[in-house]
Amino acid sequence: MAGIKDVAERAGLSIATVSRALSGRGHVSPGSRERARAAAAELGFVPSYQASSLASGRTRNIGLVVPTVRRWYFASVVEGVSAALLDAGYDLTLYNITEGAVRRRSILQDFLLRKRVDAVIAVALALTEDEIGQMLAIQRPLVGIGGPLPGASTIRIDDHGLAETAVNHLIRLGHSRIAHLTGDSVYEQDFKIPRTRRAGYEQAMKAAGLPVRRSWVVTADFTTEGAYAVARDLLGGTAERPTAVFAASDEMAVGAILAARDFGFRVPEDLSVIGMDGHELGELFGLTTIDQDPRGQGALAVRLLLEGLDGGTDGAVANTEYPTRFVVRRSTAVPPA
Amino acid sequence: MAGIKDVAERAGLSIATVSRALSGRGHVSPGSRERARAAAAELGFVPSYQASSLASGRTRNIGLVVPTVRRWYFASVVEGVSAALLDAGYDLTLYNITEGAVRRRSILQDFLLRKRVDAVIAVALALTEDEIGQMLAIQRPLVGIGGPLPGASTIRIDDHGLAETAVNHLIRLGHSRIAHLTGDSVYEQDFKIPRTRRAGYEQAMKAAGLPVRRSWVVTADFTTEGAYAVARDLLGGTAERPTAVFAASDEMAVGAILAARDFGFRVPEDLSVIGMDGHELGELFGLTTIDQDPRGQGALAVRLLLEGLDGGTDGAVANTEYPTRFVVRRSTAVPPA
DNA sequence: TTGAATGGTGTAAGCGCTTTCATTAGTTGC
DNA sequence: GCAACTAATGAAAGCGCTTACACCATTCAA
Repeated sequence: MAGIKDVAERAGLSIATVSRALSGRGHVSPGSRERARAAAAELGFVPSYQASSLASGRTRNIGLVVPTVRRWYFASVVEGVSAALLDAGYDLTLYNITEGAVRRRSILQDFLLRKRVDAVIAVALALTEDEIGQMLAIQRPLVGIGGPLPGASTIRIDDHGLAETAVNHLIRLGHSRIAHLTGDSVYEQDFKIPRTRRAGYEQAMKAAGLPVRRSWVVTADFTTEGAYAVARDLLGGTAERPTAVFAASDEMAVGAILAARDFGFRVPEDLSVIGMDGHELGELFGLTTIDQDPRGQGALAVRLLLEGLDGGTDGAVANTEYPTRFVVRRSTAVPPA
Repeated sequence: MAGIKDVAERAGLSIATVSRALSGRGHVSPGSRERARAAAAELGFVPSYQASSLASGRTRNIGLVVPTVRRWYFASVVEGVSAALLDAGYDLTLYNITEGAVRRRSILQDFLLRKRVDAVIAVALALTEDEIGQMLAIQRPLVGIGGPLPGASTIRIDDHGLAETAVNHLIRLGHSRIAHLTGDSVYEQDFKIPRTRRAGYEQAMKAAGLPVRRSWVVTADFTTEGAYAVARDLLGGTAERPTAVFAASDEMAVGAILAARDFGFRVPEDLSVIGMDGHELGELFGLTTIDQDPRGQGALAVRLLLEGLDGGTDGAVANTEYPTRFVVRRSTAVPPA
């Protein structure tokens, strides 16, 4: 494996000049630069990350913490982040902390703190004050996507307001019996979004003078199959049925639509369904939803981070609200007579 | 940020002893070990990855290369790999090379070769001989999941044989008009699995003396919505319809089921559908499938890799066939009379 | 013309660890 | 009792880069 020393010898330059030529920092004459490049190419030289990180303090590596990659939203954010980082020549270290608290502590402490990353992106993660403090103390930029992160920069959508918008859409169509499909407690732990959307739902209902029935606020695990199961209970019982469902994610909305179909309910004639996210599958089901472009959010997070890293203007905590699109399709209509 | 030197001072030991105590390598008296640990804990010392990597040559970091994280199969592998690595105290660097060839070259060359990772796991990626050569030349273990990787260890399922099994299941039920939903050319590039499954389909058809109609072998992008669109064409035309569909993935099988439902075809009475993968959603649709547990495959890949890394028995190329389960549910039955 | 920038280069001092080697103390075998 | 080990430790030499500093050669403003 060729080292920078070999390149320097071959190019007839000092190690320092080669380093400057290849990294673009400092002054190097065009001729030297060319010779350094040529020598590096001939030898197949690629600088060692650990050596250059150790010497410079920059790792060109970003940590991405997600609760899972198996939900559309998270996978999309990961792809957005990944593509943006690749373009910028950064690596991505993925921390998938599905399994809860124990693992999570060790990740934050052992991994993120080990100076292995230049910055951290945390997706929909409710960190404790302590944890945020640790992150900030270490002088690494931290940006949160889709969740509050006091003290750090965030990119988020107005979950509360958008939930209200969704519910108001149903109310304006004439619905009053509106159920809500939200996340369950397992998710709540790391992940405050369902709670916020639910609050928006309740607020919109109350504002319209509509009752929030406990039995119409049902929880699932954010999967289609989980939502399907609870939607069957919701729609199949003998109790009074809702005429509309606001699901906290498109994947759950699809579960609700499938459950409705199973009972012979037509969507939207017998039941309106509205989701949230912008899942590609929504098109197939004609799902009315709020598109939040998580891929774009991931890309934006990277852009903000790298700007701060390169520009040195870190510490500038910014809370960016990411634009969303309200997509009206065929799954919402006036309630049955 | 406390360094090992601070720990050494506090513990009244030399740097060398602290390093040995904390890493577990070499001989250290129980007393010294305890003092080192205590001092490290008090100072919140965490060793620098780059420094220890540079000095030791070990990075405790594994590279994972996937074509996407937005398909269930890949996301599941990622979770399996991630969990296993976290348990082992390794980091995971994710290379999501969705965008094709250009990006891919730069990843392989600039990233993987930069000694940043101890080993690489490539999922369903058809690397060229050159690329594999580069990887092996660098003396880093390489394991492939779900695809051939000549010269490297692999974990795979018998895609060809399992496709035959799936088709034979349909044939034994009495089907002769069997369509196949496979991946399209965009995917084929990186990713040979669809081709292999298709070959298995054709082989089973031929073995049973059944014709393989070109118009019944349709391609989609491996998504549910993509499969739905082509399945509509397949089922909605005026041409003779198949009585069964073998989809190369569960996500596509679900698309086929939804398309069938749209036309009022019942599954399985009017159309049998069989998938492949073991997606959780399959249960909801009563989908007959072949469960290949990608999460487990990811975990196994890590185990094999770490064994080789720790044991030093690298170079041992092993081709492991991962066990699968044939799951018969409600989506397959005898063809309509 | 002179002092101050600025450009281009090399020397060498680290970055924060791991590990070899040397040294001393403690064990064991016969 | 002495050679031959093993255990425990520290000093110091790197690992392969980056960069502060020093130096000389230009260029430029005044």
